Amino acid sequence: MSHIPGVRQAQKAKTRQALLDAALELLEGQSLSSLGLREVTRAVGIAPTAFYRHFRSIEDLGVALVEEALGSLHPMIRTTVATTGDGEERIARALELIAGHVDAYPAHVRFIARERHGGVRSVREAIHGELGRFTAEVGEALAKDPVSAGWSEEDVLMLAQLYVDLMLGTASLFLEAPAGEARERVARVAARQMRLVGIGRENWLDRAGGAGAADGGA
Amino acid sequence: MSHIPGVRQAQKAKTRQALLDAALELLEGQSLSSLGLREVTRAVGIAPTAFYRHFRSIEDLGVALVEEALGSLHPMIRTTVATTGDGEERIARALELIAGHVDAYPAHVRFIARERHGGVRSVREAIHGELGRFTAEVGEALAKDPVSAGWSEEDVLMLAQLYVDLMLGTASLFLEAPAGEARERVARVAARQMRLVGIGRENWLDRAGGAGAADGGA
DNA sequence: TGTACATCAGTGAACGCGCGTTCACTGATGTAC
DNA sequence: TGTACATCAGTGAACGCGCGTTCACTGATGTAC
Repeated sequence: MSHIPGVRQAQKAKTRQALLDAALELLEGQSLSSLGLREVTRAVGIAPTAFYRHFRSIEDLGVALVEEALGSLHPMIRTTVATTGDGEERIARALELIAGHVDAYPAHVRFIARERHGGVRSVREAIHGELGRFTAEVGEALAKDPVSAGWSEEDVLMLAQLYVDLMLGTASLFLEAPAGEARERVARVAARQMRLVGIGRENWLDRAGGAGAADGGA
Repeated sequence: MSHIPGVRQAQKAKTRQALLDAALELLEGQSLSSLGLREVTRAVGIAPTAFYRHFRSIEDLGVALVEEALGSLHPMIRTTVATTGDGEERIARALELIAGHVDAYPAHVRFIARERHGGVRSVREAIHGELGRFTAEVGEALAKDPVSAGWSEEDVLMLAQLYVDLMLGTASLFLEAPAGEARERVARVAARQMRLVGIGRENWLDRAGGAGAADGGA
């Protein structure tokens, strides 16, 4: 019982997690680029200098937060794309999953929405990288659907990007509409947007041509 | 010549503008919530205390920046929605306008993208309010198009929101892809997304029913 | 036009405060024998 | 199992620095007569 080799290691992990949790909470009302090291350690109840045992800087902690926040998003997206049923059922189910995720991890959602275009380059890049992987995964799921027969890989990815942006945008709007009528309104609009994109998807090949669609670059 | 009643007033306006310009430039590498009053006055070359002759706080300056940044966006969106021609032409023209705007006012675009979900509530709310007005305006333009015959007002607005989000997202991507091949790639993807949304729009009534469409709330 | 007074954008000293980072340290946990 | 030494997460004092805000001020611009 007393011989587990990791008492010290476990305590360290616990403190590290406390730092991440405290930072996430403090970030509700500010951006990462103004979060202070002393502010975070004060919230945890340790000396400022102990921070350096876990992270080199607040920026470094921010990158760790990206992994944590998007790690929790990953299974949610997996479940969403794995949902079966017709279009309407899938849309309703996806919106329930998004709303549930926002309620379960509001600080994670806020952090990603805020820092995706935020002032800290390395964090922005970490988010961008992770979202790229999500988009690729959504794209793979979309490609398996018979509706995508004849689609170029590029077109599948542009559709995946559209869906990922829509999900993120909706999650962000849910944040500010915690419950009740306001949330219903957000859900209704999001459902219709997904429906419209779905209709565009179904009619894509009729209009945009086959594997080598027309170009319209700027 | 020497009797214009506003020499003092003109000088004040000039200093105020210098403060806005300096802040915008300093915000390239950080968020508003970490921008310092002394940092801004130092960049302008005036005493820190002079700041208070123009703004009550950095937050206040941020709200003024929202008006300036979205004020410059307004005519651009007006022109975009007023463009004539078929779908492909309109998409290409819209993307040219967006790219041109990003090149002309990169700091404005960055500011809006960053602070739209940023850490300063009043600024976030100011952006949200302005974007709501844009969306309404785009909605009015869309409603005039024969394609929108039979659409409910709610549906027109949800489509307008989709377009506004797409434009903003594309502008933000253009920022990080200043020119050349990278920008071409962003433009290609954005053009296809607009095309897909357009196809969804044209087929909306066939699938979603008439004025009282089906519901799919979460 | 000239004079006397009012306004007010910008100054500069001063303040108390919290910041990030350094350093030598302590004492519980881990390891070798 | 017991002992002697190594590791290292967390401490606490100290540092120099830039911050936002106050205050009484200066001197050019504006106004009244």
